[in-house]
Amino acid sequence: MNRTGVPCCAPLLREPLSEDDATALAELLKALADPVRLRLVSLVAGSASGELCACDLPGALGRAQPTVSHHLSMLVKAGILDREQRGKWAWFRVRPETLAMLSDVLGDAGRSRSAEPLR
Amino acid sequence: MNRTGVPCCAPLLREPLSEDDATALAELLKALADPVRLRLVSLVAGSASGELCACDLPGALGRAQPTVSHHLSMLVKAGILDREQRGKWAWFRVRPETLAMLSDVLGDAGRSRSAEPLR
DNA sequence: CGATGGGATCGACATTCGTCAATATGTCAG
DNA sequence: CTGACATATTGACGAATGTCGATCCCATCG
Repeated sequence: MNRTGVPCCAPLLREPLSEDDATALAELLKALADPVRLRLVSLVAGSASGELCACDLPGALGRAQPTVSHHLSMLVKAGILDREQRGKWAWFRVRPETLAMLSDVLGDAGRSRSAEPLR
Repeated sequence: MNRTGVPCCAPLLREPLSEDDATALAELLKALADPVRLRLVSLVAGSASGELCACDLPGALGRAQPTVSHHLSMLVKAGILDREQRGKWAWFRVRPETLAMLSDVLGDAGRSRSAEPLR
């Protein structure tokens, strides 16, 4: 995992995926593999302005404020969300590269061996 | 989650992603969010014939046989791998639709709000 | 039939995770 | 500076997870 929290984009096939790459990818997937965090990303990504204030989220999710804060910082650390402090409030937006990279890695594996001649 | 283990393909945005959809998606992601299981998928997807015998996997992964068996059945239950029993041996191949669907869901969210006018 | 061996299941264990109440930190309004 | 409020951090607790040894199940081979 590099500085940005985005793993190095291993192709998930072609090579057996090194232990380090697997660990980095797993960490990123784990950051996303929770119902609350998925709804968090969905809410932020789907908002009209593309960003959301943390103040509305405990209500929208039915979770206590520390719980939401915990999930948010987890998503930021993984490079999935960006946090910006504006005065008293914290605003979040998705970092598109991270999810796009994930999509590429999985799309590759999903599409590869469908109708390919054996070597 | 339906019978095949594949969630209903919620778009991750547009709507806030219902609690049920979020739970289903999270379950699928959790099945993938482990280094050993990622290497498992990578090994199977990248194999020359597109399928792999379980007998080789404990050695390739450096994990005990019950551990590998546990991870394999987890991937099968999630709809990521298919198991076929051939005589004494169990063979596995990836189910491309599942990973492709995951890729679509994430690609959608990753690409949407990049250069869109604010409404 | 019994012996062999691949693979699943069970039981136990340490570790990680999701959650919230209590508290701390920080920022603005007066 | 003080009071009010938004967010982060801490501490605790139950639940889930990854791991492996021991064991069980079952298909094949003599």
